[in-house]
Amino acid sequence: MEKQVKVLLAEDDKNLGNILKSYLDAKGFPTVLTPNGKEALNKFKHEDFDFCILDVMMPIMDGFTLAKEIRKLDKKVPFLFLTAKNMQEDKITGFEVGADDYLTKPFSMEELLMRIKAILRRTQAADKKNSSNIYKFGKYTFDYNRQLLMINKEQHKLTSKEAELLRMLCENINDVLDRSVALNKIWFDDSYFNARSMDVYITKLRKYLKEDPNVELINVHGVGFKLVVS
Amino acid sequence: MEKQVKVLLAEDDKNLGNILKSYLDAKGFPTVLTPNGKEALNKFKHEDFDFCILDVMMPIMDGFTLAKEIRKLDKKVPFLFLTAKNMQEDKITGFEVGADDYLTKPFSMEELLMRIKAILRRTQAADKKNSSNIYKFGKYTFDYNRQLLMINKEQHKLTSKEAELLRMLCENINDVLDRSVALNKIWFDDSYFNARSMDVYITKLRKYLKEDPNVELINVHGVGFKLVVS
DNA sequence: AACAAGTGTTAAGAAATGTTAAGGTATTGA
DNA sequence: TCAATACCTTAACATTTCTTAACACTTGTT
Repeated sequence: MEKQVKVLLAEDDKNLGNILKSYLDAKGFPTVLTPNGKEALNKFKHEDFDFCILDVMMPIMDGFTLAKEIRKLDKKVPFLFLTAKNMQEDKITGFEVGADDYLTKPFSMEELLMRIKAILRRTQAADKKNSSNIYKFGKYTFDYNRQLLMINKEQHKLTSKEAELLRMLCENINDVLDRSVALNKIWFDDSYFNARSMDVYITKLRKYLKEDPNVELINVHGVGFKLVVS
Repeated sequence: MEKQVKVLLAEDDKNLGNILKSYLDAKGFPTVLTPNGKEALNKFKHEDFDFCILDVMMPIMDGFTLAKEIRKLDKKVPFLFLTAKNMQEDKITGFEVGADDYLTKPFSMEELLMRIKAILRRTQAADKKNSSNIYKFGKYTFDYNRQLLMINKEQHKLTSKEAELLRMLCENINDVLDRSVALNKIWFDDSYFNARSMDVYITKLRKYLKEDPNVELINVHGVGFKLVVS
């Protein structure tokens, strides 16, 4: 389900570069290695990357300049800089491109991997926040953020619980949503009374959804419910 | 001119904890020491901290779980984890929470201090970029520092409480802002009457925000409010 | 068929929220 | 100093949301 993350690695030290590439490849991050900034920029222009690891000191074009150029092409892609031990901390932090992190040589591969994951978590979480959360099924459009269910330009306001439940059903459209899963997520506890409460909400949702006969909210006895669209 | 940096230190080893606290206090980082995760979380709810140093292995609530809970309350505060030497590298995927760094015991106090400063430089540099404290959403521009809400070149002056609340909502835009979190931060106490007072402010903000139909301030029953922009 | 457990539905009541206005308190300016 | 003002809290009442109870019906089992 997770999107593949492609890494661009700019490192002039062939030995280190190859080691890193092998390691990242093996860890599920397909990596393209380039020996200098100019080539890296060229690669970036012709291929999609989701992450950049840039050595600061490289011939022809250094890592910072490279980052600036890449930033012109892509406003979002994260940067992780590799710096020499003797480099001043302020030179890096003062840098304007928006470095997401940096690592001082020498470093362990595990540390590199962790930092990559940490950055991805941050940036992807930020992406998720801005996702519209709009679901379409049958004649309906459901806006989770605004808690609105729309059909034929008619808008119906949903309550928080209605919206939560409908969203979980939408996430599992045409597939069973487990009772206990929904209860634990929305009610934080799958007790008898909460289960009955959930049933009440199912009834409510069915009422709202009966405008389109192709949409059905059916029960799977002893398991849960599924939102079916035919 | 620099803002005071308050540190929350969660460390169950009383001896180490006290040494660190004295050291950090002396170095200009007023530190609150708590012996376990649960107490730490409690402190965090009732006091403002700018930095968290969390021991990973603690009774009652471990450092990672604690970090997750704190992250729910504060999307930005930096974490530095203290880990035992024998801990598996991959276990430190507590980086999933968005750890900014980690330190393996034993470590020197100087090293701790350097890491703290390094992280602060990064995060404060990032903050500075956004520190104009100007938020834009829908047709609105909200200047927190000047307590001004602007739309179509019209300016509306906000009171301090209005501004505080709107800022917290903006920090969590399209996401729920917990009632209790807002109350503890703005009213310093989440009692019944303060909650009612907050409701009054929500009504006021809604009035100011009704110029743009794409902006909505909706309630999540029993949880809090979210500022939604579509 | 008989039974238990699970579900469908409606309605009543409790809790939370929406809103307006009145009451305090501190601040400001004449 | 006094009054005007702005700000915040508290009160009061309206409305919404959620839970619980009640009873009918369905499903699966023996």
